[in-house]
Amino acid sequence: MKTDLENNVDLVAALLKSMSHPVRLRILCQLRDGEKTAGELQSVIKTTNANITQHLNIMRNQGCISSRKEANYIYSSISNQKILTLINTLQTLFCEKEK
Amino acid sequence: MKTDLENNVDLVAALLKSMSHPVRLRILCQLRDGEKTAGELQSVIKTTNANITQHLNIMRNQGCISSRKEANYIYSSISNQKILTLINTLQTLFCEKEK
DNA sequence: AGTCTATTTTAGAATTTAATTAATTACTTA
DNA sequence: TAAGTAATTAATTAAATTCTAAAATAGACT
Repeated sequence: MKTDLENNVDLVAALLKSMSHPVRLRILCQLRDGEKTAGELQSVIKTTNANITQHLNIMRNQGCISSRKEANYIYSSISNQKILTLINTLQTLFCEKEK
Repeated sequence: MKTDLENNVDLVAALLKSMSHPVRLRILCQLRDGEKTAGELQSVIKTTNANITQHLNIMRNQGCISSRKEANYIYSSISNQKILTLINTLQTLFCEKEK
């Protein structure tokens, strides 16, 4: 059974908002392949590591991203299948290209 | 053929951003059933009509929403199937409820 | 302990966003 | 043409977001 999206707009809007920043969407794209450290993300996404951490925090607080610590590396990953499905849907819908 | 989402993050992030406000997501939900006037939207979404118009403008500028004028009513509607599919995906993913 | 590396946290300024109110436009109808 | 309705635009203010730079934390290594 489903509840209407209308009953959950606040939650869903907050979730979308946490994903709708170029740096954050870039991070999510990177994490599709599996967990990465802030340093690995920074090597691909050109901004400061402080900035990467801040954006990771926003998504962590929203529940998009999980972290685990190992030595002095912190590995971040997409926290659940739903987020991954959403990202894949975005790609299918908006990145289709004619050959 | 697909291009990677990574090549389109700026565009997709901007699109998501235009949808990730509670009032705007509420408007999109309402428009799933078909076009509505600002007045009709206002009767369901409790805010001023100026505010409704402003949010409609944001989505219109982003290409989510189209408008047509008839007499002194302006009917707004979801501009394309992709947006509708995305909204339905959000509902399926995040509004599923156990019976 | 001291140093190095990886990361996070904090504080600040600059920018953007959002809501409110008032004024304006466009159309209809008496 | 004047009044009424629907919607938009503009201006203001308040609030939230973002980036930068500096300081702080945590673990690894010597």
